[in-house]
Amino acid sequence: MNRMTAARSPLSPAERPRLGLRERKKIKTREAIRTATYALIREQGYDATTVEQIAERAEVSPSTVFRYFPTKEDIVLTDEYDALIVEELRARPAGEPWMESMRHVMHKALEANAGEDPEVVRLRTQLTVQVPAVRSRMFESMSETGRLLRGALAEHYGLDPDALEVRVYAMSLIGGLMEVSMYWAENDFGGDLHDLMDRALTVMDRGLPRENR
Amino acid sequence: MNRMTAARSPLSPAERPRLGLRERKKIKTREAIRTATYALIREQGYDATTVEQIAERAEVSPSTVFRYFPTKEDIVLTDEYDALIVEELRARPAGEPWMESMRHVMHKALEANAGEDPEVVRLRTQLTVQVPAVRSRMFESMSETGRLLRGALAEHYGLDPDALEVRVYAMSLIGGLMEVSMYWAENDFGGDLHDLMDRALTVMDRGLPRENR
DNA sequence: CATGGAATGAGAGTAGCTCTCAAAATATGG
DNA sequence: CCATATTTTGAGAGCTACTCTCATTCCATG
Repeated sequence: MNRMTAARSPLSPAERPRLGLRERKKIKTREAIRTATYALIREQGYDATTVEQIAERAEVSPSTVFRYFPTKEDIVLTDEYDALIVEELRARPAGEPWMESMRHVMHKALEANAGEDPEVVRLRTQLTVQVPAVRSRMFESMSETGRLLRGALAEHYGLDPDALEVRVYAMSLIGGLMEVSMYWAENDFGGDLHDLMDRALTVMDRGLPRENR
Repeated sequence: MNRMTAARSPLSPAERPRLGLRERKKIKTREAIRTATYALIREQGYDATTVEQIAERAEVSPSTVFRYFPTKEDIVLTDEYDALIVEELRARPAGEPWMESMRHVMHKALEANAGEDPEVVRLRTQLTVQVPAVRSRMFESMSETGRLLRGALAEHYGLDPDALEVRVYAMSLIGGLMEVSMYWAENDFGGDLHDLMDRALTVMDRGLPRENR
């Protein structure tokens, strides 16, 4: 729960164990499970990979796998961007037009994304396109993101986060953004994600390119 | 499906077997499974209801249940609105602004919805809010709807259905519409769905109510 | 009424996931 | 450095959704 206790005290001279042995092991285990999973999926595909196999390769028991990840799908999906998004959004100047803020924030998120192993990012994205269970889980987490987003949005504009309009607006944004990643994967990860994102945001801001409406 | 066929003519002499006995039995079985499921869920909740119980009450074997519905979630989710939506959309005049068409079409869909048993509609919607598995399945089917929608949209405007902009626009619409149903359920099914839908479409068309942006 | 094809039931099997309990590892106080 | 408290782990039993196979029953058709 709180690792602060350990981090606070002197310790600076050696400063080696900023985290206790226990905590470090937990992180290692978590990563071992993840990498084992990615490797196995690359070798055999998602469905053919059982949790037992994952456990074996990660050198833990199946029980432990489920202790670290509630479901098999959760092993492949990271999703630590939500916090980042909200944080960055809050950091934007108050008067700034919403879509401008969104643009900045999404680019920040993409930069964070670029920090990860590209192979893994691609595999993960591909799985969200190909494997229904993974895609489902992703939708699920996107709808949580939607909730956060509408909170930020309401704050930004001083609106009620539970108002229909705010909710619809936020969720509609999420839907559009999700499609960007699908598009990217389905088109063999071609094109710059930053460009795609920009185009998507433009559409959602101003509607379809030209003509009618 | 359509129970109309059975209800319409009370066995007029000549045209008794418009459907063979086999077909009629299949329809009956399908409905028996559905009603058994709804009843059990109302009594015990979704998770507590097993497929075995459903089979027992519907007086079929568990195997048969899975022969009729690929997953437990599919038993509760109908979703035959997609076809209707696309069809109605195609029937709208060519020059009509897109959002206007959408408005008409969605209202048509709501009317069809009103034709169903309100109890069932509510239970189903409620499940999509409360039960993750059901919600997932619903997201899944919504993304299929998105695909249909972007086809219709592309046709309507003469655009490429696989273009990023079209895809994003369609999916963003879907996201917003989905949120309407969530909102409705979370607010105890209060308010007129037609109104809610109108407000949602307005937001997605013109952005948030007033001020900034 | 006989024959062919479809729907069903019975049963075995798999995999994801939960729960329990005892053993092992680690932190903490003396 | 040892004893004790706490946390983490492994082993295993158990449940349920879901798949597959095969024999049986049921309906259609000539």
